[in-house]
Amino acid sequence: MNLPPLLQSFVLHFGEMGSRWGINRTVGQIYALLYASSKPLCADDIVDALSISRSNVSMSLRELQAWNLVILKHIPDDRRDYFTTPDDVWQILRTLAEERKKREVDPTLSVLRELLMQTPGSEEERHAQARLAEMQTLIEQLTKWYDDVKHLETEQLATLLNLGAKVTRLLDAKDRIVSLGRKRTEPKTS
Amino acid sequence: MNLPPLLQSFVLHFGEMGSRWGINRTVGQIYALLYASSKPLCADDIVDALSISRSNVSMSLRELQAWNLVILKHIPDDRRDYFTTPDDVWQILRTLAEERKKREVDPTLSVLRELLMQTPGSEEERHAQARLAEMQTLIEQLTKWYDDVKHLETEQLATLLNLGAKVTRLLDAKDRIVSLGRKRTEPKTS
DNA sequence: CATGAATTTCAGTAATTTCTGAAATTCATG
DNA sequence: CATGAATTTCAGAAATTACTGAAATTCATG
Repeated sequence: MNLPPLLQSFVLHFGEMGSRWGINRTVGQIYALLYASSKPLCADDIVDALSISRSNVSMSLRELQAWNLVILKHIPDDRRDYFTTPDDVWQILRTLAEERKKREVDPTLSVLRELLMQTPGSEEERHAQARLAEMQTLIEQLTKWYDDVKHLETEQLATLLNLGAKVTRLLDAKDRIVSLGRKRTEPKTS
Repeated sequence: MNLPPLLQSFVLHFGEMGSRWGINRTVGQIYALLYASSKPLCADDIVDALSISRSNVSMSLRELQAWNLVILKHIPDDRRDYFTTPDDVWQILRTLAEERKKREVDPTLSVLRELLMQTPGSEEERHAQARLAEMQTLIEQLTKWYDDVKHLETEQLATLLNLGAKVTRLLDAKDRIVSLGRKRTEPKTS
């Protein structure tokens, strides 16, 4: 590995973290390298930087493309593909969330739905279904929230984050104000 | 594997998903089994249900305990440990979030902090630092939100989720109302 | 403090995943 | 449509991770 020490530490750390996810070490390292580099890199740049085989780079880039985590650039009069990451870290986060949902949450939801269609053949199965239903409800609430929030612009997202738990207090405040305005004419809304 | 078919499908799916995370197949299966079972199971119950070796069960349960994902129960006049999961799925989610933060986010933040202390030795390093700083800012915003929200009771959490993106609209509404009340006497607050 | 049921540890093996180099493919260019 | 630079594929090797059975340990009980 042939990199400035700061970059090398970053790349190695991401390699480690990568294997703690489903992503493998090399893929994590390549991503970190692309993320922190000031310009797009081609496959051979990566080979040189990380000292891994050309074919490994090829497969790992393919993987990163499948995750939509990487942007393809071209340089005039150069046939090779050059790769970068999006500039906006929030956009990266959105993509990550979307892809992980697709790979982890959606399949689980569809298994849960399928199993909840079945007629339980025993008391044990009946109980299991009740538990699966609880899990399904939780996941559906979370994905509903996610679908709602994922379209927000970066700035609105930041607002929402900064608000955090204060939202519940804010909600109370608004209820009070609104019900004052209504002068107790209507029953409470959902 | 010796289980009612519904339970078996669930357990197998969780095994698959497990390996897509950092968690291994067996650990995922055991967790699913404990989650869906109507009563606590001891190690030998798990051996029978999943057809894996006693020692593997022992190590996997140890792993689940390290993740705080499992509750230990005892049965009178029985020396063996029995295991379950919490009843409340929200509590499970909280624990998962906490543990993943501890293992994935915190170490990354500390690496970022350390690398941002260093004096860049080149233009390339200077650029890398700028990128790491962006990542650090993002992660810190997210963890600040998380720290804020993690204490919420299940019901409040549900309220917050149901609100979703509407929060930003709500915020606008509140601002309007409040500034009306103030009758344009004060400059805007943060 | 000896017994033995229950559990854990651990060295070796099995299974899986990752990585490589060689061969095959792609595709712009003359 | 031949050439060759660039890339991809893929079978096997290397590395890592998961699993097992045997031995060691733990600990309530007599």
